[in-house]
Amino acid sequence: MREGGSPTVISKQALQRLPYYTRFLRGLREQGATIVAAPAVAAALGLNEVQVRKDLAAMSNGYGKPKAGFILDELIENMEEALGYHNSDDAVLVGAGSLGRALLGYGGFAECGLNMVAAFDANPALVGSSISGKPVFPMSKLGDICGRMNIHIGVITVPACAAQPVCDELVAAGVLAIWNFAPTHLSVPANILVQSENMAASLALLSNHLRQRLHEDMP
Amino acid sequence: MREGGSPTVISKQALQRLPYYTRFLRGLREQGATIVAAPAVAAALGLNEVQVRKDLAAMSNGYGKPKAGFILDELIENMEEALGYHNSDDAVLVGAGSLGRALLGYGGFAECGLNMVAAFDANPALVGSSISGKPVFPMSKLGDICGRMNIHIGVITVPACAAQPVCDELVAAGVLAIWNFAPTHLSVPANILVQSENMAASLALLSNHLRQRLHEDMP
DNA sequence: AAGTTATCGATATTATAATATCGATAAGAG
DNA sequence: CTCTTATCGATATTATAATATCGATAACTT
Repeated sequence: MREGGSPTVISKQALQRLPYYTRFLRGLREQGATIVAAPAVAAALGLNEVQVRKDLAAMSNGYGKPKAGFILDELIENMEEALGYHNSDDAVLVGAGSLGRALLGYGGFAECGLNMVAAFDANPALVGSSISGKPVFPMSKLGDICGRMNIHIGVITVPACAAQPVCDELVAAGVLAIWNFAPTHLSVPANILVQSENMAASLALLSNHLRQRLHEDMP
Repeated sequence: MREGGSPTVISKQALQRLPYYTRFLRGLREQGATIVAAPAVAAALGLNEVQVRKDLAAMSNGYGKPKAGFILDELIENMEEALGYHNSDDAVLVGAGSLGRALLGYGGFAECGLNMVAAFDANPALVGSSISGKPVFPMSKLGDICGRMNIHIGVITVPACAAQPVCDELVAAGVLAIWNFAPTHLSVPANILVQSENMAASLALLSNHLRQRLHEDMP
């Protein structure tokens, strides 16, 4: 933020820390705090003090004050703005399987600025029903509905083998950002963003850690 | 891998690429291929050629052959080993809400070496039932069951406000690695790994990208 | 058999992010 | 009012990962 209102380029990594800061700072505010220092945040979230200070400074309108810290309200406001929590984006979900249904039913996305308006599925048995209040349409309607509703975000929760064709359809329908839960790589044009939710990759880290821990005990 | 059988330290990032390689290479093998070159993989997955070559080299027993590539079977075997797909780890899940149920019902974890054996929930109405064949126990049984079954992985799918206490209980019960789906930071002892599934962080990237795309069209 | 070429391994370079250091400054104590 | 101290901003350093470059080598072509 800072003065003029906009740039202060924020790094990808920092952007991903913002939700944690936001959550923690809101908690502080509820307890009546109005100012917060970087070291306190760092300790609470298990981060490096300098890193936190830089992140907070980037989200502060003016400057932090020595011996005191940063203004809470400013930080929270600017973080929410940077995270897009203020202007909510409409999205569609493709693949109303168990994971898709869970995501449709999760209320937490609303406060993150994501509003799922509809689902699509290839299974005729699901079409016409509604899940957590969201209507399920046939795949054939995807282009039409996305176009008319001006949808820019697509969520993919279909099996891996179906993911690429679905992705292509979403792109053709005008979607600019894709949240992919299928365990596969998706090829898209250069200006489209794919954010893959890497469950298998996460598991890889867990399993690897576990093996190392169990081995060091008895080598 | 390479000769002796073990080390070749693999970086965190590379480890997270392995599932994508594995999936793609299996596909090639099904089509009858026996050898694969780094540039082909790089093109298919949208990665840098040198990066892929280094990753594959680390997963190859001997060396790749110029003009040809790497032996498929070796790569797949070593990757599955590095990913822990061969020896499956038992895990418990805490929080049988909609996301928890979706994860319990997802069959794909088995082939990633994760075996969810039971769920725990604070809601008495759920206790005693079973979800996708997995029994739901009361929280009070957590320590006992984890200890007796020698569980080392815990999956947290409770609301954010309940996550830290649940995490503490899991650690006390001997869990060494935690897969956290609650949108909050978890504090743990140094030797415990927390892998947080960052939905809010992913959304932050999506929203950010979207804003930039929409702004550059009409600045 | 000789020449061409795609790929390899190794090393060097660059990019990105995390962390350490240090003088400056404002809050609070005495 | 002066002293102490926690925190700040800025700069420098280090860590990690991605990418570029180049000679060497094995497959294929002619």
